[in-house]
Amino acid sequence: MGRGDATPGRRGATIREVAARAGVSIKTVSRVVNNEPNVRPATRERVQKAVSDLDYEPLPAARGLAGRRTFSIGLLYENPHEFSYIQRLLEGAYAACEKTGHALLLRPCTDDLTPAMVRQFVRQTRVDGVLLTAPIADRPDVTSLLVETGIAFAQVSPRETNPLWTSVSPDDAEASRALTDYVLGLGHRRIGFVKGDPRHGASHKRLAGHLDCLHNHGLTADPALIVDGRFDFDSGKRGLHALWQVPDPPTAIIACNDDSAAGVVVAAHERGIGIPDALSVAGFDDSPTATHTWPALTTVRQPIAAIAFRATQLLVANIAGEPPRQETFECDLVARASTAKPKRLRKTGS
Amino acid sequence: MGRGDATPGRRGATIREVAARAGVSIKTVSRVVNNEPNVRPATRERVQKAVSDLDYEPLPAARGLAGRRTFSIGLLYENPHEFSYIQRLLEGAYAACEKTGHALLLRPCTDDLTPAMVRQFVRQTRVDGVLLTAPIADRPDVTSLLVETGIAFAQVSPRETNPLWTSVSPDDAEASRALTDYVLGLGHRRIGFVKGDPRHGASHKRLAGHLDCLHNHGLTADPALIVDGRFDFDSGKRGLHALWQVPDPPTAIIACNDDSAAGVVVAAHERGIGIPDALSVAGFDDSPTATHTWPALTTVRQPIAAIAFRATQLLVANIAGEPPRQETFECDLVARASTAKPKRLRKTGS
DNA sequence: CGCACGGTTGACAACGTTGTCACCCAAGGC
DNA sequence: GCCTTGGGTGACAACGTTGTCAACCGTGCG
Repeated sequence: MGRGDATPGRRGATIREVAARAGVSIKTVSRVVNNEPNVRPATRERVQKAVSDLDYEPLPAARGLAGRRTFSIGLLYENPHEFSYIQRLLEGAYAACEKTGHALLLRPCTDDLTPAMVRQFVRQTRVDGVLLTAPIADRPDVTSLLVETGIAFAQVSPRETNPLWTSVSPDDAEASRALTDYVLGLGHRRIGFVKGDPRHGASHKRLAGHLDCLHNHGLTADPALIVDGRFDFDSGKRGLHALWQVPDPPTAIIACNDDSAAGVVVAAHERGIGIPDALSVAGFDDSPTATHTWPALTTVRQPIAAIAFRATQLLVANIAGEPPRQETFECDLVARASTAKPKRLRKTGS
Repeated sequence: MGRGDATPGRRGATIREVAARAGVSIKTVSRVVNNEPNVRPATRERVQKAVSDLDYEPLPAARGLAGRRTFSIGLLYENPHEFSYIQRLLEGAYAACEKTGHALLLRPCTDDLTPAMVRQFVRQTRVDGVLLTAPIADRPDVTSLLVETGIAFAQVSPRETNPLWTSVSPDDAEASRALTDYVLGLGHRRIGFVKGDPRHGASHKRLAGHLDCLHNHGLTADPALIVDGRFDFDSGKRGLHALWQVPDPPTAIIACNDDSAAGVVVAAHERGIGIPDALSVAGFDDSPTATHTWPALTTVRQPIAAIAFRATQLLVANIAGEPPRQETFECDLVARASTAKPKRLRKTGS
């Protein structure tokens, strides 16, 4: 196979062919394709016709080699327990990239991510910018590396925002307040809380919102009702067992995400605790899990695809010279069958 | 910002710097890096030292532009209802790519995928090969486009294998036989079956294996007990409702994947049908859903990450000149609490 | 009428790598 | 001892695009 064999369809048209067809230089084609100024309207039109005639699209690899931009952005994520979360995130980021003509390069990470690994990634791929998802978004070693190397980035759901950096988050504290308020409104007074992975900002914000809401209602939180969790199903099960050993167990449990709430539900079933009669359960995120458990979970819908979409948009804008922005998305309470008014009579003790 | 500004760390060393340090030409460095023959051992060592000293890694974009290979492979997938499936698939494919030094480029697709879209993808990215996952793996227009353009590909779980193409699949028929055999062994004789998405080969193979097993046991399948499904939770719910309207309803239901099995379980709960006392339920895949429902689902573990890993390996080997291979992976029966012996007494009729 | 100026355009180098080809040299055959 | 052979090596073009810079316009001003 020689170098110049033109397997039909494999190679697209090049900028030279477009230039020849339009009767201009390749540089002018480049100008038109990149929407640069100083091209006469008539020339621009002629080039555009040639472009569409030949179905020309610039080759990203060549662009990246020659120019400053590669039209690609990287997505760093740590595979969480909740598969649907990263999948919906990916969906939003991909949609935004497709719209702006950028490629999306995935970089799955693990807990032992080092800045050197991030450096290798940006060097190899030459991405124009990077999307950092929680909990990587909160790694100071990663963010400072990116700042030093001058690579734009956007944080998705960081623990805290920085006016110098682009970030997009759900309003976790408010969502948690709303959920707690709803549960209180049903009449519950002893509410258990299963925390999330402490490396995620969302875990802290959701707990803070919960405590805040209790406080607003003139209630004080019982520390015994707040137990550790890790966002996964098993920690939900452990959470229920722990909370059921408390002398005066809760009549409702809020878990920091739907997967752990599902764990609470299943552990309750196993113990013969009826839901929602003997125990109300609520989660966060409105993942598929929320509707696939029985009974379906009351939860707070986190528009993660929209958040990722917006973060990608803002990142691209930031690369183009716009100032960084910090945005917050509202969450919607979704009441389902896993929560109800507490029954008057209930047995206490272990 | 001028062109030559050397922001520290942003750019890695180039082949020219390595060549200068090793006292050879850039071509020799290229030979060493690409493991080509005809380099004196002493020279090779010297170059390798320079490479590691400077932490040199060839730039994929430049390689792709100059050479025939881009060291990247594409993954075409249609976002299924089951998020964990694609996530585990991605995990396996990424692991294999990392090992062989390839980049993995995602291309999420929808039902309305056209060959033109695939062509644009391979043109733009210049991937060396493509991983086709079900149901895209069975699209003749896509495969013939790839054959025409001479781009290597591997099929994951195709409907049928082709000796000329690389493919890796679970042994769906055998897995289904084993599952049906297990359910029959419990004593069930009327077994409902909720089919999967008809576009997936797995759906047909799983039904075929089921019928085959019934036949082997000298039983004939009741057509009324075989209902349509789409691999999603809701079709599982619909499946239960449909099967419960049959005059003599089944004592066990096999659904074509765990999500639809979860739908069967929840619909049964809603109707007050006890599981597994009044109804046994089983699924396929051993997804997280299987352990997150109550009771936990009996299912067949499909090693999808291993399958994707192997498919990627074989694809890379095929690109390197190895002949295509077709491989099959065994699945393991995982018995859990959702299946049990049928109770003698049960009410019949609607 | 000449000149400065800004919009328009193109020639050319550069990006970092691989493919091609020519060259050099030592070993082996006659 | 000469010629062939093939391993080892490097010079150079090529890949497809963008950045730089010079040149070419016509226009408006002095």
